[in-house]
Amino acid sequence: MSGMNILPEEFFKEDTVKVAQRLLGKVLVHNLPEGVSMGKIVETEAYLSKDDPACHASRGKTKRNEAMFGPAGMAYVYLIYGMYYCFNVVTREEGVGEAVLIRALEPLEGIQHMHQRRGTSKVLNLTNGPAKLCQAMGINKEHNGISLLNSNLTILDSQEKPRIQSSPRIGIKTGVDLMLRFYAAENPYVSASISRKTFEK
DNA sequence: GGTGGGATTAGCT
DNA sequence: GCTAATCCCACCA
Repeated sequence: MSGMNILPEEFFKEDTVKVAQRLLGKVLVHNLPEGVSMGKIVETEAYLSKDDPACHASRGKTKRNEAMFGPAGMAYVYLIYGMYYCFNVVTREEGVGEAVLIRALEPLEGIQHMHQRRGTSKVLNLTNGPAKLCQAMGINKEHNGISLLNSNLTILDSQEKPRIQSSPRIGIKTGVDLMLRFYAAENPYVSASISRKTFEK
């Protein structure tokens, strides 16, 4: 059946903005002992190596951001605010230091497990934020630096082509003028805080 | 419906 | 010491 293939390295090696846009509609899959969890990617942000002070890689390689300089298709997972994780996919050539932050998913499978891991009864609140989706999908620091090309955490291809909208990125203090956030139009699972009010009014 | 503050930790400066 | 690509809850309207 078409559309069930794992995205290959070449997909992630491209221009980071293009990858961020093309990831919308693709399916993040985590195979766990208790069962598989899957969600359709509906919101992303691009982080660039040049002229982007908001990018973790902008001040060179450190222990924290090391995975961001890895090969295309590597996972970059970091701890934020001392208690949450955010999940990125590394893009371009090894050593460049660019990535796409996955900001929201539409839950597809393993929803009962997501409820358990999140501790919420509302489906809309399972994966509509970068730290929420990590908790729902069971993604944590152990996934930092692993390959999404051949592990139990992968991204599947899909023929879906959602209508794409863009905005500034969320939660950053620098680089706010750049339109590097992308999301599927009219999808209820895009992260709550901004989307409609500020930019679609 | 909207807002303001607290939680909590590793790594940078 | 201070901050961070966030989330949640209490409180006000």
